[in-house]
Amino acid sequence: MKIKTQRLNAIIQIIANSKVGSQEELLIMLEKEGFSTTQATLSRDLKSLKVAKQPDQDGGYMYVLPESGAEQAEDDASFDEFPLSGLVSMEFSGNLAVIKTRPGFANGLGSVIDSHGPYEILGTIAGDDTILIIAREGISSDEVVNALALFIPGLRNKVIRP
Amino acid sequence: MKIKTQRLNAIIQIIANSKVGSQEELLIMLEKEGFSTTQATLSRDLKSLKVAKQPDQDGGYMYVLPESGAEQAEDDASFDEFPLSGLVSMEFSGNLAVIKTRPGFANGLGSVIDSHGPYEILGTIAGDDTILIIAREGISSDEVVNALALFIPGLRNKVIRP
DNA sequence: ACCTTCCTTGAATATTTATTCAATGCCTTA
DNA sequence: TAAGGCATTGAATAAATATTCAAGGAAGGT
Repeated sequence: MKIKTQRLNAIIQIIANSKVGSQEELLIMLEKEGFSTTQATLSRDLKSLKVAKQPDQDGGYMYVLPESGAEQAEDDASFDEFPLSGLVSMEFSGNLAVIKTRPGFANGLGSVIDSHGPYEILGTIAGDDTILIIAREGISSDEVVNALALFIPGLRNKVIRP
Repeated sequence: MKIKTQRLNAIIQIIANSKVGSQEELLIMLEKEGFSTTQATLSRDLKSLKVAKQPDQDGGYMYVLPESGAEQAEDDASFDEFPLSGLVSMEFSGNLAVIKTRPGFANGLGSVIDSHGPYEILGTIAGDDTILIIAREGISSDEVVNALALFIPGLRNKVIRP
């Protein structure tokens, strides 16, 4: 797994789970997780993740993931854009997919996937904030996304491509 | 009417109707509308309006209004069909509220509520499919709903009134 | 191997945004 | 009326963020 992808993931996790007010702050948190980088890179990372900086209730600022902050200004109400809680990211490795959720959501979302039981998916295992999805042999990552997107609105926006 | 209020309104209109990439840009647009001010004031205005700066699709940045269109999105039918947050219902009894979720979702949704920590809510306890919400004294059920609806799309549709 | 080309990055810098500070005007109350 | 307290603002500045530029590294081709 590429270091950049790991870092992007860590950034998503950090922003999803705690309040970050500046890139310097994020830098420090990433250091604690073992990522060493610079503000310049964070600026680029946040841009590519479409993370927005928003005034908060306490007179400060906080970074928000594109789902919960505001909807993208696509004039047509594409149902992919609905801000839904829980889903954080989805990534692939071979015929495996890993979905990251907000803490506590993995089981709920996992059972939703199980109950739909798409053909493309052999099975799932859910922890607290992570769901492992085992795809059937010969099924591409695109096909997995398509199958899940049928009943998980907003999923496509969360897929991180290598 | 106060000049500041007029200006704030104009800012909202401009951001709602066109793409603004920087405060300098906004400054120019406001000049055209007859408002003369400085970047310092815009920074304060945007902060008070909770306007966020978000990376856009074209490699630039744009300001977005907070939770604009949240109500529009809410009455879309697909929300009821795909309750990804697991939300099932919400009911009140005195200063308590009980949220029912699909199995496994209560903890996730509960921690979302906790992390937002709205003033109106004293605390929450989550089981597997039930969240108990304790409201602050003197807070009405409507106020609780309003506070939660800020970050739980579709909540209003799930509230069961006596 | 060598040479591209593309991707990623840090340092420095440019740009943008937030805040400090002082000044002004507008209330209210004495 | 005067005096005190807010609210608002612009200029200057501080702070934060974005981009430029050059350098390394990986992947692929010859």
